[in-house]
Amino acid sequence: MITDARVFQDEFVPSDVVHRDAEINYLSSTLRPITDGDPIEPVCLFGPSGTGKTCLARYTVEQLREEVIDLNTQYVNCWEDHSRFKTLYRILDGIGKTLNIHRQSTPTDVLLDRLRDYEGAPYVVILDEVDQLEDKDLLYDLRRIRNLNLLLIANDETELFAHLDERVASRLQPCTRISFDTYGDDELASILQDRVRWGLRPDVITDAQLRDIADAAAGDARIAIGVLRVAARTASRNDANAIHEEHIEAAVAEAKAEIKRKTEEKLTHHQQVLYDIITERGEVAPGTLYEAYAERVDDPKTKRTMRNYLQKMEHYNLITAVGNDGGREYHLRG
DNA sequence: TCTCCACCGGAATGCTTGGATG
DNA sequence: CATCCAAGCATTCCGGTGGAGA
Repeated sequence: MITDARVFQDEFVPSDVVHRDAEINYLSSTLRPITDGDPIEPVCLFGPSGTGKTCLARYTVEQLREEVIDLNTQYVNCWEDHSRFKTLYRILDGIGKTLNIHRQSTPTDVLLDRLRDYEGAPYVVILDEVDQLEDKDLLYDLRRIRNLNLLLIANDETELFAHLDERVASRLQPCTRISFDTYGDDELASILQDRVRWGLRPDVITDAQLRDIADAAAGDARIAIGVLRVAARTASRNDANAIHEEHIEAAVAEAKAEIKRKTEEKLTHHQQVLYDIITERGEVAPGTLYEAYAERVDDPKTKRTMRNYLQKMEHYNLITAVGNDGGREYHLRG
């Protein structure tokens, strides 16, 4: 049933990106000066998850590579490499300058100096999930490095800028912005059709079924493709010769559970307890939350630490805090 | 309107950790 | 092996803020 499993992976970048012509054209024309060796202002891609930001960025940069003989590129996911050190290390890695750098013996500023000394070919760095970067000042420093061209990806423009201090924000003001809207069901269904064409035997799934998947994914391409992957996998494990409704239903449930599990994996036990309490109650005031938490764990952390946890979970989009001081309540998200 | 209270979140401080180094 | 050191984590302290009630 599955002829090419790669096309269902999260990292897969298709050779042809559909439904984003305007964005691609705009992005490649913005990157155009690089082909002449000229630097560009940073480019910011904004939009909800699963709208093709990462995919399109990698695709366009890859296209650029085909045109420019001397070009270095690097993709950095700031969720995974969220500290200043790790991000810088990744960036240096892209130009092979990481020799003799160790966590202890090398202060982070040495990494920055080394990057400043870079004299080689134009360098394009994609910083994905840049809002997860802990030290936002790094953006300011990177911005000043010659030959370094930044492509920043984040969910929400206002939220990103709210977390930047004045100095960094004003440095990023002139950046080119490209916004991504959620996919419609039609677009999503046709994206799925392509994946089916590339990765599955013909006639194992109907267009109507693809629309069902698209509908369940609510505009998020990553979820849609994940559901398709799981449905195809279960169908082939059950030796079915086509994907049936029950495969899709199960896959939708599993995909949702998987997302929840993946985010929860990132939490410590204490954070999970807090998350559970909020899940159970739907919404809860700070005082009540702490009492419930302190009752459930053996050695509760302090209130201040709980606030740090909650802040982190809010940043991960697991919960939302409604209201500032006074009548604040924590809600579940998603 | 003033005061008290709960809570937020920044900063400083101390403890732990894990890899480098001699 | 013991030692060293920066990063990460939790805690303490504290100024600031909004809401409830005198």
